Amino acid sequence: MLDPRLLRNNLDNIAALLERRGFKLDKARILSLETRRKELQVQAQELQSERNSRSKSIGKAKAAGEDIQPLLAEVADLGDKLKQQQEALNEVQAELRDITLVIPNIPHDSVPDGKSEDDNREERRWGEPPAFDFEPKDHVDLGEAKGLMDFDAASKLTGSRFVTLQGPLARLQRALAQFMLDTHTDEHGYTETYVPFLVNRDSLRGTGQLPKFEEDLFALKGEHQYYLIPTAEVPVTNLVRDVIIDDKEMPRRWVAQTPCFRSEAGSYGRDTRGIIRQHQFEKIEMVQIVRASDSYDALEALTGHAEAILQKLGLPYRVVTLCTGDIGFSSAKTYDLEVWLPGQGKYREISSCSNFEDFQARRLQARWRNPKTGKPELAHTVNGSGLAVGRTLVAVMENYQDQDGNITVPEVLRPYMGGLEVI
RNA sequence: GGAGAGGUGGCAGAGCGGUUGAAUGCACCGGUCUUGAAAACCGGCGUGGGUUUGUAGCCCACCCAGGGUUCGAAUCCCUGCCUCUCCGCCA
Repeated sequence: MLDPRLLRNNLDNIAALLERRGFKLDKARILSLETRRKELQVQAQELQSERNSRSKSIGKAKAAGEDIQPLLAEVADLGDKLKQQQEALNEVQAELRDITLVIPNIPHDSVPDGKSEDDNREERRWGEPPAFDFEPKDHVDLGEAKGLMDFDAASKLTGSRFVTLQGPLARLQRALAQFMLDTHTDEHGYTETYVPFLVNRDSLRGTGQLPKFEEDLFALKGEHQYYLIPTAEVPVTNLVRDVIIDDKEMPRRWVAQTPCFRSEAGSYGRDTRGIIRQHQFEKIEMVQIVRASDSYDALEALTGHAEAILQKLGLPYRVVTLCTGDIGFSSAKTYDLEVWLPGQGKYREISSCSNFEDFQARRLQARWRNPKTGKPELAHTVNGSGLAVGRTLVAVMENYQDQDGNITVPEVLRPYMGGLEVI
């Protein structure tokens, strides 16, 4: 959510900045609602003020044993007037809130203009795509040939976009997750955290999934309006909802492994083969709650933490800055890490690292107390995948395959695989 | 699942429907005293919003949340959420 005051006072400015990402702000509507809001709110508060002082004098008169009947008569219609005014105000405020809740974040200056992913800016590459002297297979062929990956079984159990893994491949996924968690906690200063996989609507509103992206979520039936988390970002970031963090506790750095559930509405026909796009996948998520002045440094550092995993695994990748047309709703700036997949012969997203500035924090009321002023200030939230485990599994399988369809276990994972060197 | 108790400021803990945004204690910040510290004493100490050029002033709201009764609600009523205790069940 953008600062309502900023929206009010710099409407033209904001509109221009949002236009960069292809969002058209309905300035006229906001302006008229805002004018009306101001008028109604001032009047409503004046009425409240009057009610308060009159009620007070009635109380005094009563205490003094005076006849309060005439006083009561004076305020007879005040309640109704107030109620009407209040209702009108509530309506306008609700309308304004509905509008502001679906306004995306303002892209950072350093974000390149563009319409689609084709306009993203490549920042750097690491590693060389492996040169095979045979035709490399994709992870589906590799996994199915060994009987370690079964899509038919999963679709029997549930439906499309699910998979079952067996034996060493299942263990390889677990190994990857543990390796990532250990690296982030031991080397990058994150605190491991375990969180619910079901969250309520308030949490989803806080991080920006609601109200706009309801169709992307799996919701539970029943008494509670609970949703399966689409990413650990939701429960982990919401840890600081309605919290004023002590300066000594800043910054907060959390890492969590969770399954993620996404309906993938609107992506029918895309990535239908393999486990690139599943309704359920494991992800390691890094979340940082930082001071406003530190968030862009934090974004660089966090992106580096995700890169470190790829480097340790020896997986070639590139880093791109998402352009204004491709950036997520809540994000001010996003780096995508794209790993080389020999099976597809291209780089594919394996991590997304974003600075949300105070966009989420404002919705969350996540603040820290600035010791210089003694006042609470909105924090900045920064997060990124470190990494998407399922896609990392794909990358390891495809990059470490040999002519016979065997997969060499990367050095750093062997301790997690009981010393196994080849699958 | 059954029975009961309760949710008030950072914490503890008062609060007859009226002048209570809220006593008191602790914690915290500033000051006096002291060689220094402690103690003692004095003062300060919530959050959000509106108005405004304004971090000045004024005003509004907030005692779990949402409704309601009333001229007036932390205090009464309803609903929800959460916590605790006991019994039952259970990974």
